[in-house]
Amino acid sequence: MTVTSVHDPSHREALWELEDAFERGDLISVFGRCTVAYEGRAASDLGAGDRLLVLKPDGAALVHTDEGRQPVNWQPPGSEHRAAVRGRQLRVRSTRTNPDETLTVRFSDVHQLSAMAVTGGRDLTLHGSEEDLRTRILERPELVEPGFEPRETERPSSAGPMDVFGVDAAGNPVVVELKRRRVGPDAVGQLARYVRALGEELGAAEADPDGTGGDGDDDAPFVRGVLVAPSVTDRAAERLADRGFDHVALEPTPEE
Amino acid sequence: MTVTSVHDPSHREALWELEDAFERGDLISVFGRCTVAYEGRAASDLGAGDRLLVLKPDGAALVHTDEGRQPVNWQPPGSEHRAAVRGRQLRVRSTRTNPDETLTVRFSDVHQLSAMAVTGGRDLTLHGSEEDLRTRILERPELVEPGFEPRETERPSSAGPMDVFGVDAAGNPVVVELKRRRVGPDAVGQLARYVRALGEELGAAEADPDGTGGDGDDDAPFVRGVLVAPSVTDRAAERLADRGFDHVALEPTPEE
DNA sequence: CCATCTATGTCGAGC
DNA sequence: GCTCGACGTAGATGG
Repeated sequence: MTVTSVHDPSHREALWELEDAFERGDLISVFGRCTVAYEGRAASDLGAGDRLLVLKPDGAALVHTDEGRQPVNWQPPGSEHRAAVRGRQLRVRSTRTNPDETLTVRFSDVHQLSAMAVTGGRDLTLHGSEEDLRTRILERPELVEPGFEPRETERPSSAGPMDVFGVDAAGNPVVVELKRRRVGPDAVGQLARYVRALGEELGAAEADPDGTGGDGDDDAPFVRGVLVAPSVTDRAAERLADRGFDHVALEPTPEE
Repeated sequence: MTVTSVHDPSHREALWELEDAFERGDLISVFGRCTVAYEGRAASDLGAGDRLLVLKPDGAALVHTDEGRQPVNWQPPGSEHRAAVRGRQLRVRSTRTNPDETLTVRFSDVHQLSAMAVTGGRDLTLHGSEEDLRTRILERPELVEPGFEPRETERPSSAGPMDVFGVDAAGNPVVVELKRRRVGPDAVGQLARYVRALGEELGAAEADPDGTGGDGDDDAPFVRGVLVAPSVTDRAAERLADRGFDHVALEPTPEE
C-alpha cells in the first residue's frame, strides 16, 4: 500500500513513522495538539491548539487551522525537516538558510499521522490567462478597434517589453497593455511608461492634450495607449482620461 | 476521541465520513488518487495523480501535491463543500458565488481520510512587522536622524495616509515611509506621492535640485522624504537620489 | 459591496 | 545570486 497511517500513536511511534516517511519522500499529514514557533524574516508564537501539519518531501511545511486559505505558519520549499522526542513533546522542526528561518511545531498529542508516496500528475493546464488574451487579440485584432493591426508582441523598449505593439487605422503607433482582470491605477502607470518610452524613441509627441490628433500637419507620429482589460477601477479610469489613453473592455476568454 | 479516520474506505464509506465531518464542522484531510477541475475567475484541469485534499469548516478547500507551498488548486473560505458518489468516483465539489467558482475533485481511489474537531488556539502573535518599526521610531526618533521630531502617524493626505509625519532639526516638514524589509522602486514612488501631496498642501517646493536647502530665504518650507528600510535595491537608490530623498537603514527589531 | 495596501506573501523569469 | 513583476494572489481595513 502506498499509504501508512497511525491513529493516536505514542510520540516514539510517531517519530519512527515520520523518519521513515522522510526517508521515503512521502507527503505527510499530522493532526494533533501543538504549539508553533517561527523565527526568521519575522517571528511569531502560537499557543496550544488542534492543527494540521503538512510536510512535503520538497521541504515545504504548512500548519493549518480550521480557518483560512493561508497556513497560519509555514516554511517554504527547500527547507529541511527533522523530528525528535523532547520530554513529553514530539518536536518537528523545519529549517532553511538564506534567509535563516526556523519553524518549530511541538506536539503534546498526536491524534493521527498519515504518509503517502506521491506519483505523477503535475500537468496543470490553466486557461483564461494573459496569454489567452494576447492570443485572442492577435487572432481578432478588431476586438481592440476596427482597423487595428498588431505588429509585434513583447516589443522591447527602454521601459521594458510592451505586450502588443501595432498601428491603428490612421497609421498611428499604438501600445497595447493587456490585463486579464479588473485593473487599478498601477496598470495605467505601466502603460504610460511604455508610451513615453516609445514616444521618445520615435521622437514623437507623447500626448495630445488639445485633442487635435496626431495625424495632422506634423510628421512626428502620435503614440496612442490602449489598455485592454475586463474593467478598470474608478481611479484608473481617471488616470486613463488624464493621459488620453483608451480602455477596451475585453475578457481573456469569450463569454460562455 | 476527537479524530475519526478510515484507511482505504469504499467510496460509500468515505462519503458517510465526509458528510458526518461536514456536519460536525471538522477539519478534514483526504489522501487519494484524483483529478481536479477548476472553473471560475480562470479555469484549469489537472490529470490523475496522488494528492492531499484539505477541507475546512469555513469553506476553504486546498489541493496539495508533493511540491510547493501553494496548493495546486483551491477554493477560498466561504465556499460550500458537497460530496457524492458518481459511478466509480467519489466527487467532492466546493462552490462559491461572487465570483462564481467551482472546484471539483474526483477520486478514483481514497487511500486515507481523517477528520478532526478543532478547538481554540488562534492567538498568533507576530513580531518584527511594520508596526514594530513604527513603534521603534516613535520611541527613538534619533534613529531617523538627530533632531527629528515625529508629529503624527497615519497623517492623511490627498495621496493617502503617510506612515510618519514630523519635522527635522531645521524645522522642515519630513515625510517618513516605513518598510520592514528591503524595498524596490515602488516604495520610492509611494513616498514621492506623499511628499508631493504634502508639498501642494503646504504650498511648498516639492524638491530642491540645487541642494541649497529649504531653510534659507524663502518662507515656503521644503518637504523632505525619508525612506526607512533595512536596505534598498540599486534602482530604488537611483530613484531616491533623483528625488532628493534620504534612506535610513533600520531593521524593524534591534539586532540580536 | 468596492477600493487600497500589506505580506514571513509565493512564484517564475531575466540578468 | 538578486531583482522585478504577476498572481484564480489572500487578508485586513476603511469608505
